Amino acid sequence: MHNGFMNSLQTLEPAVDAACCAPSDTPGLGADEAQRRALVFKALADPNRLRLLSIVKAGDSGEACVCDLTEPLDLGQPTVSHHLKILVEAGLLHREKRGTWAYYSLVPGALDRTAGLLATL
Amino acid sequence: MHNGFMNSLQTLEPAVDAACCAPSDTPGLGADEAQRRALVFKALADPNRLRLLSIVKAGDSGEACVCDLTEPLDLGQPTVSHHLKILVEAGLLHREKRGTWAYYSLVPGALDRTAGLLATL
DNA sequence: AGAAGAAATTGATGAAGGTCGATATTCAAA
DNA sequence: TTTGAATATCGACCTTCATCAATTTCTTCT
Repeated sequence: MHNGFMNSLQTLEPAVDAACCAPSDTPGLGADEAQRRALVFKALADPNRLRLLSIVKAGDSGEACVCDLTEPLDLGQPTVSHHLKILVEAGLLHREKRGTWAYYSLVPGALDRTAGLLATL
Repeated sequence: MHNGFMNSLQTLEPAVDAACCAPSDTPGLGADEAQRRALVFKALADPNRLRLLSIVKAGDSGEACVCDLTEPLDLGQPTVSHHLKILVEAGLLHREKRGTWAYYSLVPGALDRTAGLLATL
């Protein structure tokens, strides 16, 4: 089971250079590339997820566990886990389980690469 | 009628500096700022809207009318108009009506400012 | 004024998304 | 092995959203 479309940011070739083979007569982004990029922006299109990224980034150690994130957002634990999963699948967060706790940290360069997606539209 | 929350990108002060008055004890982005930024990313969270931006940007004159955008996306005219409206309200596109046609163009610097929203999380 | 064309709006419909409660899983300690 | 704690998954509910067909608005041409 499970549709496998994780790590949306991993595939980071020039991408817009897909025009090398003229896959379609459409100018600009192809439908496939557009959908891949939209996945990343979809992950950013929620206030609570933006706050999650912000808190993780602001943390002293660069990481935070779910228990640290549940309270400041005033959300239930399942909801926070759900949001974190989306951010991980988008390639923005990294998850590392140590003992009973799960520590989330920013994927190095992920935000910069996402910003790059806008420059190469 | 009509809820008035347009031009999400117009309000571009330091923003994260809203922490000057300690509105809450929450670290990172405040709930209000997060929601404002999420509006912009919501506008980018659709493949067809990304393609619209791309086509407008790639255009020789830097602008495109609805009739030019309907065909390459394989969408109906009302749907394209709907997407364009969302992009305008997000502060990414500018609309100028000349005669019967409506010409859309990128708001100068809007994409760069959006990229900046990621850097200042 | 009337007709034609381009774009926006409206209303409806089906899909996707956010949230929660309950439950399952996983690991550590006793 | 059993207990407890932290996190993930599941199922359901409600909202938001993308899309289309039909209509309206606005402008230009005759």
